[in-house]
Amino acid sequence: MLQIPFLRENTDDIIDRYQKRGLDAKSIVDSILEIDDQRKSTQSQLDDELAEANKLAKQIGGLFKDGKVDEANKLKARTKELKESSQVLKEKLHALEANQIQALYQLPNVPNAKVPKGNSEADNELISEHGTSPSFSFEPKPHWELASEFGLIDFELGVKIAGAGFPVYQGKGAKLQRALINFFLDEAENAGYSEVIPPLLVNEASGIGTGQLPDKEGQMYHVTEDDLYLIPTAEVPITNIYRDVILKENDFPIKSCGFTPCFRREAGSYGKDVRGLNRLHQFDKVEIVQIQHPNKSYEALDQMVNHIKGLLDKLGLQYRVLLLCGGDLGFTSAITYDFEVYSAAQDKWLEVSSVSNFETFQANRLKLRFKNDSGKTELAHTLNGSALALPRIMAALLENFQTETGIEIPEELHPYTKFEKID
RNA sequence: GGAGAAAUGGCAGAGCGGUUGAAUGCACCAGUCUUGAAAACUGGCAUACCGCAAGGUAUCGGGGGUUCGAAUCCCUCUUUCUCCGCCA
Repeated sequence: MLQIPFLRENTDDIIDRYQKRGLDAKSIVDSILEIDDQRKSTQSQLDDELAEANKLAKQIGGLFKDGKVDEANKLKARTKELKESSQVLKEKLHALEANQIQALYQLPNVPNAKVPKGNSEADNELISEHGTSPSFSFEPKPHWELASEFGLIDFELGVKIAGAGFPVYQGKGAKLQRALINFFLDEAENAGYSEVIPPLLVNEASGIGTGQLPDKEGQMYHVTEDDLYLIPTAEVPITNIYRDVILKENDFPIKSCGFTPCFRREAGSYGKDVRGLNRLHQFDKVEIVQIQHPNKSYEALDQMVNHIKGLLDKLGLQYRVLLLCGGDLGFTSAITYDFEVYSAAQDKWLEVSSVSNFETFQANRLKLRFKNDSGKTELAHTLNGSALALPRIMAALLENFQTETGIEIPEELHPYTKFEKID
């Protein structure tokens, strides 16, 4: 959510930058500012009336004490008037505030200057490519075939228990999954992130805080009986730890990581692209989150990007880094780098990580602030990234490291899996 | 799920209808004293909105009500604690 003063002072620039998202925001921005003018004047009218009423109440109190009941009663007549008119103003103010917040909720974050203009993933900018494609002396199999052949993942069993998109990991499949989780968590800890295990269900306020609500309500599983949402990513509960918090300047940087399952309804996506592990309703992910000083957040973003490169390098996977264009950028993000690993058997790139700087967009919703040098409270910056999402990493490992006799486990994982090969 | 009690500033904890945004203590910050530190003393120390400022308004878990006036009374929701029930 953008701040009104920012919107007011940079109106043209903001509208211009929204063009990158293919969004014509002029009318909505104008209307927000118009509502704000009304809000201010209503507020000060109301304040004046309340000030008068407060003053009268004190006078009346004094008169009663002195036994001057008649005079007191005269003043009461005026307070009654004030009460009625201030009630009207209060209602007007509440309505204006509600309109304003509704309008603000509709505005996505303003893209950073580096973000390329574009409508779809075709316009994303390729930043770098790493590693080399595996070569095979045989026809490589897609991961769903390998998973079934070696008894690693049973998709049909998941259908029986829950439904499509809820795989059951078994045997070495389960162990490899757990090994990856522990590997990612250890790497995050080595990079200075402290681990948390947050709730997997969150309330409405948390969903609003990180920006999943009110917009993307349909993407989350909603437990209506208790009005709780299953988390679509650990970003939600971990970032919300800092909702309504005022930090000290030397608290920065706050670096948290956590492993959680993630739940996504993925309404409307079916077909070949979602085969096997490519798209699931429940999947595991290790997330890294940073809360940073506004001056340091882009440094932190680079640091996070490098952390993820390090993970993929250690696993020996071929990958590329993309800078998302405006049209592909998430609602709450100012800038996002996507990481994709190459899947040999499917001959396509699979997204395994998304690293974003939200600048003050989430912080404003979260009321996540800090006291700056001059003692004023200021919004912090929030960032997060997947480090990493498990299913597509698993898919890439199976597909890229398959041999005629089995699947070779990358050396870095041996201490975690305690086996070196799946056969 | 049933019964009872409670919710006040960073923390502890007064106030229970009238200049109370809120006593007091602790913590924290600045200063005095000191060779330095501690102690002592002095001052400062919530958030938001409006305003150039002076200042004004709102907030004592959330929402609503009574009253000229509410942290204080009433209703309601939420949360916490105690007891009972159920339970990994």
